[in-house]
Amino acid sequence: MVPDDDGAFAPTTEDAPSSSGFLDDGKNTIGSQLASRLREAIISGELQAGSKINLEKARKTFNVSLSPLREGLARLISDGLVEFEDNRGYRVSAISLANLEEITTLREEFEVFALRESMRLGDVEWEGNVMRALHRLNRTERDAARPETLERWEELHREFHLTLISGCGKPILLHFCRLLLNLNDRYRRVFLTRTSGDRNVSQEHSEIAQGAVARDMDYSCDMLRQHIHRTGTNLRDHLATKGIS
Amino acid sequence: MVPDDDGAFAPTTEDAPSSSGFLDDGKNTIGSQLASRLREAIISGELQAGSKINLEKARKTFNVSLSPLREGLARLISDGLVEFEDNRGYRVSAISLANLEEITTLREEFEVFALRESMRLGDVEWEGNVMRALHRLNRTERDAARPETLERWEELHREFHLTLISGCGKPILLHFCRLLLNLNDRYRRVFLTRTSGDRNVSQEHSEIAQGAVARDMDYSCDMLRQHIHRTGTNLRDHLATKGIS
DNA sequence: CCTTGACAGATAATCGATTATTTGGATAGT
DNA sequence: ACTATCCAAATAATCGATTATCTGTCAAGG
Repeated sequence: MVPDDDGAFAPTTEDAPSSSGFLDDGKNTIGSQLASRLREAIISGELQAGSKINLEKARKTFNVSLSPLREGLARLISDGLVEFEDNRGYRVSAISLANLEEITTLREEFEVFALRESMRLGDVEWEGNVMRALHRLNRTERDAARPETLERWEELHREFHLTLISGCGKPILLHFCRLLLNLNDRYRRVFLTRTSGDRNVSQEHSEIAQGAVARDMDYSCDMLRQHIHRTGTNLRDHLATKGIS
Repeated sequence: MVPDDDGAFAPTTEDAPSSSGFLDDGKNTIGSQLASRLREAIISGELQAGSKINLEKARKTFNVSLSPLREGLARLISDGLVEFEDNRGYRVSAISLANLEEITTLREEFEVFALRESMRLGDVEWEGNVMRALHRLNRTERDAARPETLERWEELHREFHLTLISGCGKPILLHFCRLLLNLNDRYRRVFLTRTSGDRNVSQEHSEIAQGAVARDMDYSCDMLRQHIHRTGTNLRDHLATKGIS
């Protein structure tokens, strides 16, 4: 119990907006690896929303012992993708219309706030990171026929949005936004394999990013809000189609 | 992996704004009990901010095995009170001026938004809960000489703030606010044993609550914002006094 | 004098087995 | 039929021991 250094929610392993991006590098322990694998399984829809996670089955499936399994699941709880109850075990967080709408609302509220703060506080390096993330995203094709392109695109899309707000200098806020993005991405991965025809998402991203580096707060924030809102509306329709309330 | 029911971040154990309040009832497993004990130890300052948590020592101190200890610590990570790194173990989240300022800023943003939503959506039961929480809080004395009164007051204070925003119908938002409140309470517990002389906190709470049930959005939100801001400023001064940057 | 590498002690991660709790179904009583 | 109670199987929680990893120290080499 010796005092040391570091700050709450300070950029740890996964948080550092290092040059190469946000996606975790050091998957050291079995627990960490499991967390990643489970996260992917949930976000991709492989593990059905709302389903109970049987520890014994999972243990066999992943060929690990209970301890690291619990370790991994514990992290997904922090991510909001898994829920837990004493003596009842773990289950994949359910999806619902209300949940999606809350996620959308909170993203509009907080991601936009974080963007504004980034524009206020971000330095030139932040600007550069934004432009790079934009470029990489727009250069990546999204072909519904090839799942690996979808995954790649999702990864870059996530990184773009996180980079946009990475200049805000508020680790806790970034943590919250990352969480909301996680939750949101699951809906998109499961329900939206291609963009609705009446949108030009690349252009939307460009407008947001250009506005951001130009420090045109009202414009860029408004674009981002609309971008998030449209995605929400889109997803809502798809949920309705599949009869999810 | 059988699908079932329930919603993401839906009011589970600790979330339910039931009649008796927010403070957890069912401390079933050793892991849960540990989480509570550790949380209290951290928020009260007993476990020094920034200090490393030696698993072996902790195991002996609490007289438990590793598994539930990790379980408990995992939950505190969700609460933002503990940090973790692969193969490096756990440590109590550090405190800093920047961290405090972020917490204050985000509370002003999030908690005020949640209050506005509560006023927009809350029903009569919510109003009743607010008035009850206010009454209980204002009837409880806070005597710096008797620590148990401080703890009790903190508990009721926390409950008052959570009740205020409990009508917003947004479980994830509530989760975020609870987290921020946790983090904030640690600063107050550690640095502020009594109210600064120039404030009448009871009256501030009354004004917020009265405005809330009267659905006077602008007034109530403004009062809450000021309330949070004053507390932040106050804490900042105390931190500065103790040479924390 | 500084750097590098190897060792030992400390600490974290994982495992397999054991214990506790819950759940669903069968049975007895109303 | 309906409810309550008790059992057994399923599942979660915990433990103690083992294995893997890290950290600091010290010696050899530059």
